[in-house]
Amino acid sequence: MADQSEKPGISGMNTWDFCTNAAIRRASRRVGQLYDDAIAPSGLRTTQYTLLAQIRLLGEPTLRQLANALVMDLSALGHTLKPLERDGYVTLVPDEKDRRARRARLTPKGLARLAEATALWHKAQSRFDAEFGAKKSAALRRALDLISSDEFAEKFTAASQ
Amino acid sequence: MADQSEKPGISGMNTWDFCTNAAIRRASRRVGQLYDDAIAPSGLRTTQYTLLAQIRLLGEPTLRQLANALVMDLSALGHTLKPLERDGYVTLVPDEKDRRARRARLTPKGLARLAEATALWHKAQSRFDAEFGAKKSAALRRALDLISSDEFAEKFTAASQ
DNA sequence: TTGATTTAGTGGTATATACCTCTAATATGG
DNA sequence: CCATATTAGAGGTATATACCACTAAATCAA
Repeated sequence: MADQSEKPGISGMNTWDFCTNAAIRRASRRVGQLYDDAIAPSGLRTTQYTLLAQIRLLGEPTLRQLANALVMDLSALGHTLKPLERDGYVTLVPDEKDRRARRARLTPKGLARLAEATALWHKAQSRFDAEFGAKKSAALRRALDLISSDEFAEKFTAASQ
Repeated sequence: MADQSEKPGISGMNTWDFCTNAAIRRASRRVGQLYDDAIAPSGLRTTQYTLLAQIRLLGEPTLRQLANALVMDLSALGHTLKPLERDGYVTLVPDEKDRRARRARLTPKGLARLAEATALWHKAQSRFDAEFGAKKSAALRRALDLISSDEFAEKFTAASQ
C-alpha cells in the first residue's frame, strides 16, 4: 500500500510558488535537463553549447564582452571555459591593442562541434515551441531578456536605497 | 578614445537570443544576483533560502519529495543540503515507516534564519514586481511553473521519439 | 517465501557559477 | 610625465547541480 500517489511536481501547490527567483531556477533546472538530453549526442552540454554559440555570434570577443553578453561573472566564465579549452574547442588569444585582454576564438574543431550540436538544439527548441506555443515561447524569451538587461538591474538596485 | 560604448548587455542583439534554455539561464544568473544581494544580510543565499522555505511548506518532507518539489536531482539536493546541515539549520531524521527514507526537519535556528531572510526576500520580490509589473510577474511565474511541471517534461520527451 | 525489480539515499567526479584577492596593464588628472 | 584610479583576467575557495555506480530497503510476482 502506502499513499505514494504523492507525486509532488508543480501542480498541487506543494511548491513554494511566490518567488520569481525560485521559479526561474526551477525552470532552469528542468529545461536544462530537457535540452541537455537532446544535445547530449553531440558531446556538449547546453551551457557549453550556449557559450560556443555566443562566441560565434560575437566573432572573437574579449572575455569581458563574452561575460557581459551572458550576464555571467568574469571569473565564472574563465572557469567555465577551461573544459572547452582543454578539449580544443576554444583558444584564448591575446588582444592586439590591450595586453590585458584575451579574446575567445573558436577552433575548427569547436566550429564543427557547434554545427553538430546546433542541429540537435534546433530539434529541442522546436519541440519546446510546439509544446509551449511558439508565440508564448517568443514572448517568454522577450520577458526574460528584459529581466536580464543591465537597465533592469540598475532600476532594481536603485529602488533598494 | 576607444569605442568602449560597446556595453553589450541584452539590448543590442549581441546576445544569442533564440534559445529558451539560454534565456532562462541568463535570467537565472541575473535575478540570482539581484536577490542574493538583497538577502545577503541574513547570511543565506537565495538557493538556501528557497530550500528552507520549501521544507517549511512541505512540513517534514523526505529528500525525494523535496527534490521533486524543487525539480532537482536527488543527489544534487543531498549535496546542497550539506552546508545547511553543517550550519545547524536542518537535520535529517529517519522516516518511521520506511527505513530507506530520511526527512528534512528545520531546526529552531533554521526557522529563525528563515524568518529573518523572509523579510529581506519580501522586499526583493516587491521591488521586482514594481519594476516588472505585478501582473506580468505573476504571469511569468505561472508560465515558468508550467514549464517546470512533470507533465510538460513528459510531453516534451514523448515528442522526441 | 523467495527471487527479481524498483526505490531512497550516499559518495565520487565533473561542470557551473559566485565572490574575493591579487597582478598587470591601461586610462586619467595634474 | 607621474601618481592614482580603473579595468582585464587569474586563482582560490565555496556552493549549486548533474550523472553514475553502489548499497540497502521495500515492493512485486510467481
